[in-house]
Amino acid sequence: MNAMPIKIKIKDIAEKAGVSAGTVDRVLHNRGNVSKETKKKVLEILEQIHYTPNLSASALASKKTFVFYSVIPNCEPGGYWKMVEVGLRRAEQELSDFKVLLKINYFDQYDSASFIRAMDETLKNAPDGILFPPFQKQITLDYTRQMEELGIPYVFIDSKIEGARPLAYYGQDSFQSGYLGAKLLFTQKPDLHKIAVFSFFHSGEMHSNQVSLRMEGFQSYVGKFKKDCELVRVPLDAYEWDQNERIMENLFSENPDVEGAVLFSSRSYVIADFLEKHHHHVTLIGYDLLEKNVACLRKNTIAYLIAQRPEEQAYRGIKAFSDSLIFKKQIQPINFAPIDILTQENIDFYLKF
Amino acid sequence: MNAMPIKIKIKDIAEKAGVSAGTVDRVLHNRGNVSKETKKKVLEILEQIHYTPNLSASALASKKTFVFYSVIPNCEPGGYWKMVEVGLRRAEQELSDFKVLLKINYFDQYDSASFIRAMDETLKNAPDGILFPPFQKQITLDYTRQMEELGIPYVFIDSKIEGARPLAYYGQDSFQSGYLGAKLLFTQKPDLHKIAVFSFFHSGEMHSNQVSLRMEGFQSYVGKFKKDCELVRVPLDAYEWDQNERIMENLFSENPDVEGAVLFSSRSYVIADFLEKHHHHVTLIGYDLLEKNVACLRKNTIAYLIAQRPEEQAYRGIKAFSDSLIFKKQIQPINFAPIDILTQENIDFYLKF
DNA sequence: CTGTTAGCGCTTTCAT
DNA sequence: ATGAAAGCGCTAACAG
Repeated sequence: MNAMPIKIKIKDIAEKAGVSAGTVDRVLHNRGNVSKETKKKVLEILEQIHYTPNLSASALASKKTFVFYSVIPNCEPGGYWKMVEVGLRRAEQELSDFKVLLKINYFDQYDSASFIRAMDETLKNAPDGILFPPFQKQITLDYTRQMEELGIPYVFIDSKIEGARPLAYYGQDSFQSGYLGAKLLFTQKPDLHKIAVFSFFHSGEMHSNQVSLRMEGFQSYVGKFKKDCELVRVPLDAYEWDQNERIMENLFSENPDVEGAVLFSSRSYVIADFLEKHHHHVTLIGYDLLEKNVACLRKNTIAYLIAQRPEEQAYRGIKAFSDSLIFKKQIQPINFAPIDILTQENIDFYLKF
Repeated sequence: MNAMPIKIKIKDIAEKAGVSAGTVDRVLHNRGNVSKETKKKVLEILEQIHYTPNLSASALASKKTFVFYSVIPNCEPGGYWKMVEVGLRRAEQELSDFKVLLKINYFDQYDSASFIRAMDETLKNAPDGILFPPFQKQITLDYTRQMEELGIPYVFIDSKIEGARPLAYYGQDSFQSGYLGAKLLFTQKPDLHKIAVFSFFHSGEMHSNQVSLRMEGFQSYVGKFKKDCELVRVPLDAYEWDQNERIMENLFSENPDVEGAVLFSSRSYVIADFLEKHHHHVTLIGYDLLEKNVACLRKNTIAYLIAQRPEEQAYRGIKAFSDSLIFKKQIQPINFAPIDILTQENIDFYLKF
């Protein structure tokens, strides 16, 4: 009585077409060695009935193994890229019975030479797919061109660049996340008329598309609804901390009326810790769920964190390869991650689910 | 060079133990008919090596089919339970190669007799698992006791009740979502001193645990941080719309200083549409992503929507059964869904991902 | 109690 | 160009 609806199998198709299972398989996978007529006959039957292959059987019988590579920045524990790595590994785990292997090559995100090394190393292995964040536009475009020639599909995560043809993109709409950051800040403090906009620089730093787009979004909101509000840019050096402390002190003594602050890259806890000591009346908006950022959110030294599910992006990125290559599914090319709003009150549930 | 790491299989274990594959299979699945000694020997080897069964092969060979049932309220298009259904179907789809079947029995959430009918009907089929929202505590407890006697595992979604032993629970922490609702409302309007708290009643309506817990959370926030703020309860009838309009008019003429409003059940759009016409200065907080609520959010007649990923809850609920029964995984019993904050600015990305 | 055996549905090799 | 047949790792029925 609880009978499974009978699933149609290759053998059924073969019988209807008056051919053998092998032949059906050949047309299903375009493996050639089939005459025009038989192919047409099989295709016709395939049109009529709705065949869905048994993935278990397919995986079990298949000899082909897939090797996907991911090229990402070194992941410090608790850092942004660690979360990406978690998502990658989860995808690998889930696909392990489909003979999928994932290898990760790391680079230093402040050193483009290391990015190049990692990409070269990756390409040498002729993988079945490469997932990476497109860091420097020109360098990336060199590689995407190579991959296209080699027929290696690639997926962008984190941000995307024009002029490439990735299989898919998974990342945030950075402009909109900046826009939302502004909205949240003004919701908390509608009369704000001076905001400190922090940013980290470093001599060799690779250009982050993400950060400048968020800035644009933020400015767009201010230009639209809060024209009178002034944005004070505060460039800090990623490594010279003593100097930064001085810069920030100067900022606040020269602008005692700054009551809002934002940083578009992920290490907001640095700003939060400073503000906590000296200027705790300043409302700070931060991005990304670093462990240290979360601690600040809990203490309320960061008012809102805007997050983008890096783990999920990475997971889906790898699944895009398997869906496309193994399961022959159509892939949605542009996939914007949700822009999550985290506060003291909802952070725990977000992290645990 | 890209060789798969060799996966250990049953045959390997059998050889090491000096028994046959069949015997290993028997101990792996506790199917009896194995002597104490051989069982011990096999178990020892299993301790030493890390065996992960090939799920594809297992699924392919297994004759057992699983039938899970879900008992949920009738789903109107665009309604809350429709989203639950989507999650259920997605899980079924994904498990289809594992011979998993999902059946859904519906009931009228305003009629407990229909709930009882649906549950009875479900139990008659002796399913391998039942997923449902525990509506009326006493009725539900009758059924959970029956299921426990029959050895049928069950999963709660949406809310949970004490005194039952579900395999797992997937739902929101309702108290905290009410608490967050208050916080968001006051963030927008810190000086609020009168808030309209709407609620829907109906004669035969089944008691919603969810709604009262949200109310408690909301009150808790107010009691903690905004003691002077008054909450005006506004009970509305789920079906008598003309009457409701009058009630609301009265409310606002008697309390012109109400500038904030909240409804803890899902049809906030009803309130929003009313406010839009006559009192658009009132800030409204709503719950759950009904299509109509989303339309209001886009128009800004709802300031914030608080959402709980019903689709994901349902999906994971079904997966809990398969993980436990088929893949022999340990199941986390309590799973609170994230409490998502949605605004005009981030709703699109949330819906699309 | 235990080993052997016959598939599950599909892929792939080997004849033809 | 095609069919037949072996086998992927596991389960389950069958002998003993």
